[in-house]
Amino acid sequence: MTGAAKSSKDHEVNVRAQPSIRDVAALAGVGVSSVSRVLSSHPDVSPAMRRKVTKAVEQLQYQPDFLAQSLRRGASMSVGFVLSDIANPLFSEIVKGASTVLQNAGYLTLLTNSEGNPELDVVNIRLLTQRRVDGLILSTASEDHPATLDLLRRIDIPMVFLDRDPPLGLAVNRVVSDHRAGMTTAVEHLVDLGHRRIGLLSGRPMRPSRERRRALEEVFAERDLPPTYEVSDGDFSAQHGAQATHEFLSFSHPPTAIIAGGNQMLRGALRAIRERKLQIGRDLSFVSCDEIAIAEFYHPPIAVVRRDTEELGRAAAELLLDSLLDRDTSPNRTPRTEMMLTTEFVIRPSCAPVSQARNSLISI
Amino acid sequence: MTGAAKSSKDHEVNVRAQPSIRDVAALAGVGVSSVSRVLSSHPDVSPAMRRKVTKAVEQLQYQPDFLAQSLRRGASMSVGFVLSDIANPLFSEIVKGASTVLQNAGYLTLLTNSEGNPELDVVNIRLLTQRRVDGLILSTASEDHPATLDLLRRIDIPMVFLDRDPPLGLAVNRVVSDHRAGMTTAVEHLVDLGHRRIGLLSGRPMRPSRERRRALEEVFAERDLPPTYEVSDGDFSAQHGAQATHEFLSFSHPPTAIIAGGNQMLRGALRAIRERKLQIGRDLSFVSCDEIAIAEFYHPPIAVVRRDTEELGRAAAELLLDSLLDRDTSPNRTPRTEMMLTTEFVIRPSCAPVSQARNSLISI
DNA sequence: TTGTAGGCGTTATCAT
DNA sequence: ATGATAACGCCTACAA
Repeated sequence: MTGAAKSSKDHEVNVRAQPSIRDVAALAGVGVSSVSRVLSSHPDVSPAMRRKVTKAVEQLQYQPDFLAQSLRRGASMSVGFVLSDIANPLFSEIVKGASTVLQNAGYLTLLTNSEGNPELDVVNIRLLTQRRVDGLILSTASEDHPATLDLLRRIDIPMVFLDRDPPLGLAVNRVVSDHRAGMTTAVEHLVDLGHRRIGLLSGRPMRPSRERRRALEEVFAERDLPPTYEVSDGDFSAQHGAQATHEFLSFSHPPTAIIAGGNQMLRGALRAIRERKLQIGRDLSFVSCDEIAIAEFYHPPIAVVRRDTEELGRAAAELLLDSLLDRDTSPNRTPRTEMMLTTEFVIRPSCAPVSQARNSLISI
Repeated sequence: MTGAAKSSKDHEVNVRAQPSIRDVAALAGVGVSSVSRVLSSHPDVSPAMRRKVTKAVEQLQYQPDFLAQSLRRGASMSVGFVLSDIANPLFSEIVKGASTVLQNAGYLTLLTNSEGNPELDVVNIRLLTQRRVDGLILSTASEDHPATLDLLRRIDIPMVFLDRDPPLGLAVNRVVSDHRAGMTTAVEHLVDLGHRRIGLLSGRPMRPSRERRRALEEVFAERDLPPTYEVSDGDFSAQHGAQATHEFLSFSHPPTAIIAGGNQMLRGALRAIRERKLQIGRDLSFVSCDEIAIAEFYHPPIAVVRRDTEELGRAAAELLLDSLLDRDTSPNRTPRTEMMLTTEFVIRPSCAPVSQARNSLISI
């Protein structure tokens, strides 16, 4: 159409912001495949070729387009991390551990947040698979949301569950914390101090909550004590922590010790306790889960069931990387792999011997 | 080669895990462009066509490949978020605010963490641009790392800085907190209570630290007070907080009030104060920055300069979305836009009148 | 309204 | 060792 037709099959000079591999090839006066070979350090390239290409690459500040690479290679070098509460310090530490490991392996972490809403889990998982993530780390808002399970069953990429026991009916990689061990020690400590009425602020019915509850029940059962504990199910929010604590403390025989199953519930509980002008360690014993600054600096310091959260993230990432690698080498299914990380009870002055006087005083 | 050659140009049935648009077209007995049109809700499609395509899509559970879409469209519908400390609760709240807004606009947030290392910023920014992110939100580890600035100057996508004053020499979008306002109120409060020797635990030389320091200096200057404050520069770590606090408290005339410019430094300071068996509100007044659970529940509660961190993230995301949209409509440069969000000083019992007796007692 | 074909930027196959 | 070329999966002129 225009008078100035370009000569046959020459590569027209690129005016885009980003130079393409063809610009490099043109500048270096070589074929595009040679450029590709140099950049992916293919064995069969002459030193001369390498020099020419490298020079052109530097001159143009060329960077390969990851999108195009991913499309062609069929691997996006990214993993999706499905999170239920991104703002929770606990999770951000887990994310840190995982993303560091993944980044070192050349993977980018794609984070999604479902704010405790199982429906959003579904949306997010779909989003991530559409973006062709190579693998998935899952800390879902629910363990047994049918839509989530359906979707996951259909997805054919490696995945690792984080502290979840999904009833998937298929082999699945999991990294879990041994909540039960730490909680058992904690409950035994409380019982040794004379506590019989213990209130557990529990979250949604998922693995961590279940394991903690089970620890509580088992200690009482093993010691042939009547089940004078109370468990308050709900979500993991501060609001539930506060409301349930108020409920506990308005019993005619209120708990003499309260256990918070997470740092949000801890905050709620502390608020409720402050409103009632009670003092932890004197009027009430207290244990929380997961180390957090408040626990250490509260007056008195609050005993916690501690675990290494960054390690949890690292472990999940490493397990996923294993699956990713296995998949490349042998396309047959990776056998189910599971990892359990330890927890540890840290005794602090928030746990005190139950005072019968004080105890009955409250209960009136 | 094999005897069973397939007929001319038929689309061979796909055995991959994910069906492609051609599988849908084949199943529906239509052209691929029709499928594309239906899925992108193009106006010119007959109801009959829509029905056929929709049915095939559902039958195959087809989901378009985002990678291919991005490559073709030249937009990845993702933004990079360059973070210096992903594990800090402050940042995770900001991330939450931003990623929620972005997700609602169809964008995915790609997070990178540089752990306070400016070199990693460079690596991460390069990584993100290679992945063809459409925009960038930057909370870099350093404000004036030359390599970072060089790189950013070459990048031609919309970006928003978060609480940073980069000497870029070019128009740039910024969202900042008005640290100075809150800090001014805080310092005035301390001065009104009689404090003259105030120690500021400052972080790396970036906008937040600078603004806080400036507030401190200005209050003293305005009241014609001699500059009897102390500023300890360092990083934002708990370790620096602890070490600097120890240093302050070992002066022959130690500060009667300490201000921590961040929650990590706060933790370090509290540790140092505990080691010295001092009590905040009695032996020493204290102010911290950014609301965090310890501040609220410490005994006594700690006054803070508060800001809405989620809003900060939301604002950054919205500013970026504006730029992204502007860019689509008019390719001419977006004019520099800046937003300042308020801060607020929350008085708490950690600030008490300076007791001359106690004061001189410490200073001995 | 619908279908065909070319190309986004790569990589891998196949000749040379 | 190197270069041309066909995909990867999608969108969008353009033609019908």
